[in-house]
Amino acid sequence: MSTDAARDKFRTHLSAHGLRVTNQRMAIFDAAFGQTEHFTAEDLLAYARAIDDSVSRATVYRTLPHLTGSGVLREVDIGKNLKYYLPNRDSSAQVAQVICVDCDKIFEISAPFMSWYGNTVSTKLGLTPVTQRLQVSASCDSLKATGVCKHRASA
Amino acid sequence: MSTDAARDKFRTHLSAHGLRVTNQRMAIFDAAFGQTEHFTAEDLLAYARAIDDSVSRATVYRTLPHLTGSGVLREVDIGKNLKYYLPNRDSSAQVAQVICVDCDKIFEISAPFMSWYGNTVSTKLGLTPVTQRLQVSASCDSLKATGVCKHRASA
DNA sequence: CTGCCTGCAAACTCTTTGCACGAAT
DNA sequence: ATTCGTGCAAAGAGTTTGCAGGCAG
Repeated sequence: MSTDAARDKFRTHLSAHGLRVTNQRMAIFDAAFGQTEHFTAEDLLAYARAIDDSVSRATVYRTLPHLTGSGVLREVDIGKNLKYYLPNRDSSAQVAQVICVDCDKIFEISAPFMSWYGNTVSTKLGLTPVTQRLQVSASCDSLKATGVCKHRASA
Repeated sequence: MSTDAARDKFRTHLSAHGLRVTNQRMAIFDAAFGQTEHFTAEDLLAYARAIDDSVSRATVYRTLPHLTGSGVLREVDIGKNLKYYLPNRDSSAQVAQVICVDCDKIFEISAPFMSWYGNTVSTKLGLTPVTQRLQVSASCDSLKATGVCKHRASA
């Protein structure tokens, strides 16, 4: 999904829900969708302020649900009392996360058959799958061997 | 794993790490291992106080890492800024969680081939798997059909 | 003009920590 | 006796919310 298409998608989502298209919300969108790595709410505040310095922490937190709700951002919870976000450029793909326990870097890998579980669930428990998460925490081989974690790049 | 075996395992873990076997720690162990459903740290405080009312919140939080570290308890993070715990009666099984988004009940289902991902990770990224999580959020069919979520039981 | 949106700061939830007392070895 | 463990309360991190003024529609 291109940035322009995503921006339209977000704008449409806002309008459709009777929400206004404000400068702050669009600055937050631009800041978020411009990222290539996972980021936190606090990171996003800094990015958005670089575009529009009137953006406040509260507005970032109030806008994030609209960004995820419109499918423009994906929320990634890796069990650290801290949520991460990522532009949802390819919304159809089933992905899993691999988290390096040494450098905290998050990798995304494809997880093609994850939906098999959804089907199992629906038949066995009388539930309809909504979302699925598959995550692997792993330690860095190169760190153990050479003392340097070669995955460490962004953070 | 029987309760007695688990209690020994916990005691051994404490001793092996130069930690003392105190009344409070054992009360917390008994309270935790006696549960059949998922519980939070706050729940555990209440359960433990029913056994030994001198147990404090701080001690519960300080003891939980030892309970999970010894393999007696499993920590389950379902992305709610709140950690859940469960007695680890069958530590060898790979399990996934199914969380009902309507009643918040957590089901555990077996996930036999989850380790396949671990192998994929190690070869592709130069990482060694430490832990894996697979979770499915799902909505309740009976709630939608009859207005009552028949899964709602404990919490 | 109207009412949603905003920034600010305080409140909130869950968890961690400093301190002096108390108990296990 | 030592040393670690404990309860208490305050601090901490991340997030949410009440309020008075501001801007989109």
